[in-house]
Amino acid sequence: MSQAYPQLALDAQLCFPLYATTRAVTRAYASLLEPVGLTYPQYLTMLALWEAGGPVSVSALGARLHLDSGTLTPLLKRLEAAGRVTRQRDPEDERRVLLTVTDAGMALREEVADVPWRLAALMGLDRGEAEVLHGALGRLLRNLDGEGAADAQP
Amino acid sequence: MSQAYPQLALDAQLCFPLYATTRAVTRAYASLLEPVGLTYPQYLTMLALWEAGGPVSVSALGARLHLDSGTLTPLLKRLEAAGRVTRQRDPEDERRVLLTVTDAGMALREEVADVPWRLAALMGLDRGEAEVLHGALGRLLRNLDGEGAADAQP
DNA sequence: CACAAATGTATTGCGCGCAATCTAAAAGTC
DNA sequence: GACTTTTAGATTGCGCGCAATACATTTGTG
Repeated sequence: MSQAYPQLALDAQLCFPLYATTRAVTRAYASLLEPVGLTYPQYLTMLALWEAGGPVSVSALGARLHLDSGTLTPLLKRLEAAGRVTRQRDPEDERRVLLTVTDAGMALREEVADVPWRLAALMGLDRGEAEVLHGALGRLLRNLDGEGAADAQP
Repeated sequence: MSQAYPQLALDAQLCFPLYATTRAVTRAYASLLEPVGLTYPQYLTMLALWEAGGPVSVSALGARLHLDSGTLTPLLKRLEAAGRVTRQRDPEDERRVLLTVTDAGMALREEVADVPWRLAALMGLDRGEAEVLHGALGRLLRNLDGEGAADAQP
């Protein structure tokens, strides 16, 4: 009788493992990033900005990170206050705000260069398992965030 | 030159896919749970309480969900205000608070019984892929949250 | 050119997560 | 039995996420 609804068991579906594991990964990153003075979302933001290689608008950054201005604006203000990023209106289109990484922001790249390796060690997955996980997560994200996604077989 | 640090690419590691996908899954659940009046963490909490089958302490619930009192106390107060749970001090040990699901809380089980199926349809993964993902996430969680975890090969 | 619609950010409000701190009750210690 | 230590929750503070709303700047339309 303890399992009148077996499909509702916490471990029966993907939701809970995904939820709990992601928070564990976030905590692990946070412990490595704390000495550098970055939160995990701020770290991902810096990765995206470094990767872009030049000035990026808030909306372009949001598209890359799947985040909106409600989250990004205050986060970017904190990065700006910390001297890692500048925010200035685009003269070509005064609606947009262009983000540029400062020299101090670029210097952070060396400081966090070893973070991925250290995290990989903490996670303890072999390459094959990591690739399988990466592939499945990517497909899941496309299925959920992809626009139409009406069909079930890709 | 745009890739002086290839290991820092957003898609090179697991962190970003895990982060973005989890939020996409949470949004999908939220849209299904909104009519029932539950947030996604509240839904997971109800799953844990239903699964327990009887009164549970806050710390026992926290151990199951990997959450602490700082998160659970206000969440449980909201569930209590909504009439889904009661919170009362354990007479045997006045430090502990025992959580009991009300009749209204039990009734929710039927309302959300189809949520896992509907989510599975949205996620669009076949059974094999879901099992691989489930297994890898579980191993990852144990590696990160397991106590010692000194060794690299399980 | 006036004027409505669309676009890009910012703001507000709420619910997590989590570290740090606090309080009260129980368990150990002498 | 007073005293310290431990344990269980609650509280505070901060940083996300995200929906809803507001605002200013284009852009499209007549």
